[in-house]
Amino acid sequence: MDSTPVTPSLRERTRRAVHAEITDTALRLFAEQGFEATTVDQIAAAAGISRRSFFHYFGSKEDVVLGDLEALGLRVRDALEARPAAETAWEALRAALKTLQGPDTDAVTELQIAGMYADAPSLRAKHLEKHLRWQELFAPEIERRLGIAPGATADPRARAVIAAALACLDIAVEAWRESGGTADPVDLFDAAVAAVRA
Amino acid sequence: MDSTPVTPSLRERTRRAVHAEITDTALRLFAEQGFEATTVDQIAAAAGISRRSFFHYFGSKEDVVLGDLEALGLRVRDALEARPAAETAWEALRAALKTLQGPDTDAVTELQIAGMYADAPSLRAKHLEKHLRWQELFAPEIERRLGIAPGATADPRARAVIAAALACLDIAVEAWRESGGTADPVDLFDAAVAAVRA
DNA sequence: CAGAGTGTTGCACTGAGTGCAAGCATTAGC
DNA sequence: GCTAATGCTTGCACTCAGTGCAACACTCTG
Repeated sequence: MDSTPVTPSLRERTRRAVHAEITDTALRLFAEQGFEATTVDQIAAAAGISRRSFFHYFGSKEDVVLGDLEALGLRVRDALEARPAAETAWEALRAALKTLQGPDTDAVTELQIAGMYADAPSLRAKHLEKHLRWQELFAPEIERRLGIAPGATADPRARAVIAAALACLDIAVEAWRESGGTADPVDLFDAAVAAVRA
Repeated sequence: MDSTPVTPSLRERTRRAVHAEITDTALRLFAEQGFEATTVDQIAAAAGISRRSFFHYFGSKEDVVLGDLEALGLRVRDALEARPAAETAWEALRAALKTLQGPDTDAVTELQIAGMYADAPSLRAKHLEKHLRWQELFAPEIERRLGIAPGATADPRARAVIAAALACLDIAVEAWRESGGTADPVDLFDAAVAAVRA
């Protein structure tokens, strides 16, 4: 529990500041013009950096929107491992995925981002790609909960459960977006899961 | 039921021939050098056409590998609608998806293609994208089988069931590839589904 | 044989993404 | 406090995918 009174060095601070500046600028432009219609050059210019530097901060245009799904995945995995051993795979997944809905997430921004997914195929594609990596990330823990010997790489069961859960998540978010943000994402998720497992 | 003894016009025949030629050439190059390392220029040159013409036949490099997933989706949907009304959504989906494993599919080629997916993110991405469109395609029929009033766009249930089934399919194919083509895809699919619904 | 329709191609362009090397600021070592 | 290593920014040049356009060639029909 470090409350970090340590100043993280000028370099680190400016780096974070620039990162945030790019993100804000880009999301604004995306909201105004749409994701595809906005070029990296525009973002760089509006953020006051060079095009080359943009690609120093983000590997791709999509990454600005996706955020650090890598780190998020690790957090979910940790939450997953922290669940009581008595919980089933589905129960643990449900609880772990709920941590994604932290208090730090701003509903309006989230709704905007969800809207971008709807008309930017490349964005959806990269998002799904990341979920594939989550599959590998969560697999060991789910295998444990399913009582599968670890290392049975050809066993599809753990991956299937994870993939199904993530699919339900995506669909719940999409339905939430369609409802204009009024429906409860957790209820939608539970409804999706119930339909799958009925 | 037209068994088309009608010669489909020279134009159509050459078009098909060129299409096939490009596909064969491209798959050979992909197998030799890998998908990403092969450029469209190389394919065009090897197939004896111009780069520009390549994009007349295929919308993207990925499309050569993916084939016509659009048409395939329609076929699966038709198979889905043809299933007895008494079948549950899952039963109907299982049967409809089995039609994908026709006698026309060559195991060696399939194995090669499955291998390409493994190390070409853009390929996986486009594949997943197509499955999203299948979701919309199958949704009406699945809604019917789930007893959901059609047009309830915000209802996540039908989409969830379809997404889960397609996820199980992809995972079964992937596990089949990992087994070197020895395992039975249908068994793997059933195992995946059973794990999800247990 | 003339003209409509369709296919092929070259050309020029946009836009994403990368490797490299030079210049500048920060940081750390003495 | 000076110096040297480190790292950030930037411009430049490049590759590759994909698209719009216009010229040309081929085939089919009247």
